[in-house]
Amino acid sequence: MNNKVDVDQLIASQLQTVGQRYTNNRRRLISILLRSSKPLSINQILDMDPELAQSSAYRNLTVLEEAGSIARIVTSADHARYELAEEILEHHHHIICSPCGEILDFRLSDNIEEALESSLQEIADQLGFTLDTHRLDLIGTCTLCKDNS
Amino acid sequence: MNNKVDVDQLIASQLQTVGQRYTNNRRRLISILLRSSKPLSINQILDMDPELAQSSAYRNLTVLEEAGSIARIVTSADHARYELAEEILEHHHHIICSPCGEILDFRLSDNIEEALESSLQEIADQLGFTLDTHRLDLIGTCTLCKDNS
DNA sequence: TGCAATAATGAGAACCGTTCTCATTCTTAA
DNA sequence: TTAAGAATGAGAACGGTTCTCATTATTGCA
Repeated sequence: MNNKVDVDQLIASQLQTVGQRYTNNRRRLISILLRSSKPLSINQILDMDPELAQSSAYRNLTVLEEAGSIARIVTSADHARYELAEEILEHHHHIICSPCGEILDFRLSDNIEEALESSLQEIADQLGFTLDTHRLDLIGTCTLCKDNS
Repeated sequence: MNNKVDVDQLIASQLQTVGQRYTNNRRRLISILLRSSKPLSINQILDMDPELAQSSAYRNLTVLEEAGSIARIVTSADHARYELAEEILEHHHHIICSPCGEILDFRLSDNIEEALESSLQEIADQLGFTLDTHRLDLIGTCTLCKDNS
């Protein structure tokens, strides 16, 4: 799923399913997210492609999120961040630097992830919830911010 | 730590540490959170005590958060939610209904929690992060929202 | 107790990330 | 080629939260 052609095809079909086109602007957003190894804020996205209009970027990020192609990550930082959906990036978690808002991805070992997931499913069943997904975030301070304090 | 007197003493000292007073308005906020079994939005808090002014409530929730007495939970729902800090409630996680934004607390079994934590510490070390805490959220749909759809 | 000095309060204004509006441009399908 | 519908982008509007500032309450000190 790290082949650009496959990703494009998947996103095209995801968009089609919700009655949306895979337009040039949406391709540019996907291309930026594909090139990044971490979730990006709207400003980081606009900096990487100054031709993008802010309002269109927001609208298209919302469309892509509704199509299930990207995920919006909301933290207490001022801006939301966006990354490709787990269907593309594979299931993973986030480590968040609270001083600067920077987010990195990480994965748990398979056995921990599996033990966790079956435990979570059990809990959701008990509470009568239908589970869509889970998210696990580490909150701390990155090396850079530690040095600057 | 579910004894109201102990909680009050802890919070008084937490506030004192950051140079803040345990005023009447702050006591009222804590009292509301103590009476709730789940995180509350600002509107739920104001509904439970209509004497509270919105601007003061926001300010005092921020003060209490800075003192480490309460935690603010930010999700993609429109309002943030607040609950007593883990020092008071004990470590726990959240199950979030994405249609309605409602949040319930839950706890993992000790052995899963411990395995998870040591795994997370290892990851943070590898990435050069100093870890403050972690959060684990289940995202899904509660019984009520399921029935109404 | 009385009296500054300082902190907290609350009504409303301001802020700012995000969403909406609408006139224009682009795509699509026949 | 053209008409209908979708996407675009500049700027206005929205709304949750934070800030301002005049007023009120509290504290420390004589």
